[in-house]
Amino acid sequence: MSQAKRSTARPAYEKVKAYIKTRIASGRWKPGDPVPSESALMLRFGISRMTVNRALRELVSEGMVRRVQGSGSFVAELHRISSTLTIRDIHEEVIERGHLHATRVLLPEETRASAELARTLGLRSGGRVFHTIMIHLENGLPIQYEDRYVNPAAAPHYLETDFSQSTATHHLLKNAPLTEASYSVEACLPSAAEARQLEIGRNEPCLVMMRRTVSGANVASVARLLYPGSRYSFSGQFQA
Amino acid sequence: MSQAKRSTARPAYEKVKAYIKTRIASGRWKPGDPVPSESALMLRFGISRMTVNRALRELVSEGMVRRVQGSGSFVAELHRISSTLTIRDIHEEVIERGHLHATRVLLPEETRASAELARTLGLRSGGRVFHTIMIHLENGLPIQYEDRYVNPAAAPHYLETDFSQSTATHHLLKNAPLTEASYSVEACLPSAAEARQLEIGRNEPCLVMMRRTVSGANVASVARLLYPGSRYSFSGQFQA
DNA sequence: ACAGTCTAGTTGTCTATACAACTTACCGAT
DNA sequence: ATCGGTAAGTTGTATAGACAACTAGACTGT
Repeated sequence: MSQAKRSTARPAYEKVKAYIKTRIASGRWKPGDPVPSESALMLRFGISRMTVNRALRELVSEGMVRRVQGSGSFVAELHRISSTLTIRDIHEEVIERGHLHATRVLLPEETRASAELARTLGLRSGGRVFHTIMIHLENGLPIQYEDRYVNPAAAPHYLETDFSQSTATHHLLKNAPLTEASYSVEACLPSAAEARQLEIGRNEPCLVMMRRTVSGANVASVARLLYPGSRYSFSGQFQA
Repeated sequence: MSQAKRSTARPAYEKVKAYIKTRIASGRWKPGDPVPSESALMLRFGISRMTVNRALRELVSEGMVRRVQGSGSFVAELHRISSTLTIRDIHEEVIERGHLHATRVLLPEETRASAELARTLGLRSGGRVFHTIMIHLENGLPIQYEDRYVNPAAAPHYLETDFSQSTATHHLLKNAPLTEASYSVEACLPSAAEARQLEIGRNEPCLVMMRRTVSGANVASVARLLYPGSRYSFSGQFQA
């Protein structure tokens, strides 16, 4: 009975979504084609308009359908490949793989912002700024070189953190809730110091991610994250 | 009047969303804190429960709020930095920068799938498979080495495409609507042949993206995209 | 032939209500 | 003290109806 229930217990709006999705995925309804109107789907499924409306609204937010008030609903033209690159706390990521995470703290300091840094952090030139450098290890092997500047206005107690217990990302997410972030990923070769700390050759290519996070009115942090190409890769997936 | 209207015409569910969002963004409500219940918000805004419900459901899909049936709504713990890495047609990307895009086609061929390739494409070993290799140039400078295998079941006319006019991605998006995709990005050094085609040194690090796309029941295509680190980077942003 | 008007159809929003499913805390019986 | 039931509060889903905003085509008068 619980099984029978589970199969019929699928909400009505999910059934409508599935109906439309399969027809788009199979190519039977091509991009630009009209999707049945809300009233048509009402009749076909014998459900109320609000339920059909919810199904269609969710399909819009998933990028499968485009709607035009007064005109109709249509299969979205460019099934854009927009995959979400989820940037997570490296500690959790390592733990989730069932591995051991450790941090080697090279530098916690309070310093003065250079002109360029002040600009990207939204401070006045020469203002106080927190600076940390640490190495993250997975099962004893270095996988990330983290060089980070933090805005004291966004996280006044940043330097009091015990970074061997809690990561910088964790402290920031907890104390400076995220409102905006931007990043870029490139490939580069490590400097001599970076190669030594990551225990790799100077010829080994690395991924470098530059990340800037905003919390409320303040730029919270600017980080440069260096990953040895042989030990780390970003991956993600997209599900329609 | 149109202006006055526009300011008051903001839908009620948007007002509720804004109310909650600003309190989360400002840090007044911290991760884990409870969000007012639907009935509380009903009273506060003088609107019906369904409208409040819509606001909260949308906040969940945006990752700002977590809801537990029977218990309540809470500010999402890990304001996960899930930025969408939109993978676009490289032709459009170059054009949008106002630059010139050209393609150098090295190889269109029909071949037989190796055991491993057959496995990832979901074919039988030794089955027919399309294979193309091309170089994409931005203002005459190579920026991508594209090595792609395509499942004939998903795009039977793939090889008939004039790749100097239309990119592989474009043909596939048009003819094999996307239902699923996964990718990974790493750093590596180019092979001798790849370095020669990309007109870079063998010591120059590259970004390499492996991408696998699924259309309906078929794996449509597997691609290996190589970018010179000095000429290309992925970037994206996240907006709450 | 053209311009304006009307109308049917569509989506966007909102309401008041209802029941189901679940969680939590309290209370009483053992 | 522990167990179990109960009740209040919460979210999840669904309904029937309503009005507003907009579109596209048909129609009408010039």
